[in-house]
Amino acid sequence: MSNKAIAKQRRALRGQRVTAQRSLLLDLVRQAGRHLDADELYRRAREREPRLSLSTVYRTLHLFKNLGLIDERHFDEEHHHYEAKASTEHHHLVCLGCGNVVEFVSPITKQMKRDIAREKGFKVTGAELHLMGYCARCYKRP
Amino acid sequence: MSNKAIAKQRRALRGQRVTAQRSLLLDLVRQAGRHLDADELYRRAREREPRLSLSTVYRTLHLFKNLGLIDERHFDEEHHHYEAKASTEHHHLVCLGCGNVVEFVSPITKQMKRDIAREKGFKVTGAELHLMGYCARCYKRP
DNA sequence: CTTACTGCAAATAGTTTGCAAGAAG
DNA sequence: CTTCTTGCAAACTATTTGCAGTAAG
Repeated sequence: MSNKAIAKQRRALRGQRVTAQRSLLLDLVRQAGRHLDADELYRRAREREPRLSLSTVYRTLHLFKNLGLIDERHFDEEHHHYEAKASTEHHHLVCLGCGNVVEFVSPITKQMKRDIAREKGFKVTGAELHLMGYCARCYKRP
Repeated sequence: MSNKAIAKQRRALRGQRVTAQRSLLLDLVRQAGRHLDADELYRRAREREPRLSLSTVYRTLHLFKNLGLIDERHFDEEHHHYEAKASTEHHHLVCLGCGNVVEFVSPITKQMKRDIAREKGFKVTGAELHLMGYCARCYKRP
């Protein structure tokens, strides 16, 4: 890896040690076009570093979450999904048929956050909106 | 229990057998002012029926969910929460400090659902919106 | 009576932790 | 060198399942 890339990761990890495992996992999460769960990330990571353990994946995901590098999503399943922190707030549309997840942006949530914050006396720091339904294909053949 | 109440439950359970366990659990979910997880429901149920098992709680929650009697919520935790199906769609505001959950209604989601459905070709059947943040008390003393 | 439902114990899935060995700084 | 991180195995938590007994219809 280039010196520049290492320096960039060092910045992202803010003082935490830059290990081969953390570098790899951060790259994979950022490159992944979609939401990964721990196991999927583990499988991808082992293609490049077969000795990497699942515990390390979990520990590293916690670390990234605490550093604010990734977001944790709670879909309709038993486990969490993660994605690299997005530059713009976006939300998710989940197909109950095929499980596919589509992202979308909506300016409406900003206004809603403001309204609710005032109404309930909350300091709102984040929003997670899931719309559930059926994509065009699954809707036709139920 | 009155005949009327039993008839009402028979209707809710739509052909499934009306057992003492199901009656009790349905009552408890409906009476609970807040969102219960399986274990909390189990503890409450055992006060009245000490022999009731946790497996029955899980099996019954699945049943209720399939019958559309309850909604399943996915908060920032490892397990699900359940609440009796609400007459009006409402959403949740979660305090990251004390874990308290406040419900709110917002007409905005209706419009958003329509827009997104058209834009992405989805048939949207449900929405789950969580706002995360800090309540007035937790915000003052972080 | 027949078949669905339950309790129990054992199995499973996802995640966490203790500890000795290894690597970052 | 010192301290943080890792891999491994074992522990743990939430949930599911097999099965024989029990009860609803």
